[in-house]
Amino acid sequence: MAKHDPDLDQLFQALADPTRRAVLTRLAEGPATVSELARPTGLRLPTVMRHLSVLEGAGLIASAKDGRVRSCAIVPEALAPLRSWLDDQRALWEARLDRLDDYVTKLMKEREHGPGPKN
Amino acid sequence: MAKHDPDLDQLFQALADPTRRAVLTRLAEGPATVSELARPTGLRLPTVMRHLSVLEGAGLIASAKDGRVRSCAIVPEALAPLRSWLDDQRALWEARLDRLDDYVTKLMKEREHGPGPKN
DNA sequence: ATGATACTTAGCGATATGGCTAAACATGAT
DNA sequence: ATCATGTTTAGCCATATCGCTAAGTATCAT
Repeated sequence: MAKHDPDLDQLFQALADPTRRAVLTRLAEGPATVSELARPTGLRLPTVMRHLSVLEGAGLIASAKDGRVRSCAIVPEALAPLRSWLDDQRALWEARLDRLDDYVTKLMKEREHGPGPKN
Repeated sequence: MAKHDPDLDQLFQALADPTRRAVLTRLAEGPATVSELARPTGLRLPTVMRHLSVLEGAGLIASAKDGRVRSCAIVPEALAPLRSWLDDQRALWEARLDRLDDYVTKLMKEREHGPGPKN
């Protein structure tokens, strides 16, 4: 079980950080250098470098060095696996939606009566 | 900058783990108890418990205790924020690609006449 | 060749994550 | 009451993550 899908792992992991999502959004406007990406974050360069290499490791961005400047750009097709995972899940979830709906409703009702566990 | 969106943070973070994704996929088939969810993972109960509370914290599942058994179910609308983030990004990324396309086209045309810009 | 610029690497500290065991509850069955 | 069952809590260990500073490398400008 637990088919390890390192691709999805890395994608989700990379996107779990707000700084990294902000970088992606910034890069959607066009390529930028490391410093340009760092400035609006308020973080130090090495820290941003780390974020960038996580993004690059996940395949979300590509970068190349020109002289002493590295410029980074989005890899547009990188979100595809994520999108198809989402689509797959939605398909599965919706297949059971009717039953789940009833069930959740029942859960909520139960929760209103019995005080759940002491949490 | 970096508007922290804890909602997305938690969602992406929760989905970054293969065990947790497997649990979700399992739950798409219908509700299950903690033990039932634990069995196929090969992990110990407390470990699975932790995964479940991460999923519940992210709003991806709901659970309620009936007697000594806790059953868990998917929360179907939970993926919505993720889906809309993805859609937003895709829109931005595609807009960028269009502009890039135009830009390249423009470069080509200019090049036919005079020497292009310095880079 | 000197210095400024733009990254890059190395390494530290605090906290988070993901696994475990052992022990505690809580409920259902006898 | 006792015991089995199903979950939960507490706490440990190893590793990963995210921030930093300090020092290194490479390139460009003078």
